[in-house]
Amino acid sequence: MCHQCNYEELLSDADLEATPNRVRVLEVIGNNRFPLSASDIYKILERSSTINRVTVYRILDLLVEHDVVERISTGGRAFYYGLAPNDHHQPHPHFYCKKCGQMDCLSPESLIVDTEPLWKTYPGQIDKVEIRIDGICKNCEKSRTK
Amino acid sequence: MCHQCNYEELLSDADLEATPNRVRVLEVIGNNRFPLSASDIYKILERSSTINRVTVYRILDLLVEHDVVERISTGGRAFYYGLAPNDHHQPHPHFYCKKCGQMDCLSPESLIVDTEPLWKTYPGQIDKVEIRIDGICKNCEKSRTK
DNA sequence: CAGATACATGCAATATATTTGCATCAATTT
DNA sequence: AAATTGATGCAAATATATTGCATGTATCTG
Repeated sequence: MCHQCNYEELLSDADLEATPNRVRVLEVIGNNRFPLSASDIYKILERSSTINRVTVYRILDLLVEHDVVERISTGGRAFYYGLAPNDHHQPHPHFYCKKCGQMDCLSPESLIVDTEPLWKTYPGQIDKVEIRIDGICKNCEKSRTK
Repeated sequence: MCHQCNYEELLSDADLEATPNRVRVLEVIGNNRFPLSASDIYKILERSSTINRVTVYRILDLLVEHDVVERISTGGRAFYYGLAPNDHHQPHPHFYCKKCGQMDCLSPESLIVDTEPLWKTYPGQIDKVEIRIDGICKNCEKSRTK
């Protein structure tokens, strides 16, 4: 949940017009405590008013391209989307539960990573370092022993 | 390329019968310097003798389940497969080029990561920590300026 | 203001990666 | 040799994402 972000501002800062659908998509992502799949986002948006699945995909692509939103890979088939790191959001690792498919945000300090050596030595262009922990979340562990 | 691994041994150590197809799949993965997609593996196998795409998927699932092979997510749609960490192979990060889709293995020391704090504090079950660098590889960077 | 332009959106069709159901084959046991 | 078990193949289904094209809507230009 982000109380510091003004979504229309985030859009205009990224040189994107704040169309109603873009704001809606960004709100859903920003107001959620953990990343969501395109399909999750679509379903949530449909509840308030109709929107096309393709429009959601296109807006997501656009937001990712403009670094407003971050595309996160999972241990599963679909991508998940969360707010991209910005002044109010530090980059952080995620936990993916292979049972229920839920993805959690871990605190930036939960893992100590020094990427310095890599940035210095890698010969190509580095865009992003993604760290994902895979396993089974507390909830699913519990229900398994039932 | 792995010269220390005996693939049939790897299979039997994992309680898997060393069927010809399993050995073939494992050889392709083990003999390659970087991870491959299911489709890459299928194409390589087809060159020597016929095999069904589904068989490749099923063998991959089996090998992943038995921790012989590691399933690695990319910045793209398909999974890639590499030898799972074992006595001869330390866990290490990967680099994914978003232009050509090639995935490289980075040295285990290229990034300094301390996962201790996480293992101590995370309430669920942790199976694996995956670290992926996304960007553009040297080759693609070059050809871009042409 | 009318027409032109540029995007944003929707709909249908398509692509891609993977999975499932079921039949068959091959090896092993009885 | 029959029965059992697991490995493989083939066709179809599924999940996710993308494309092409038509339509709508806002803004610009004269």
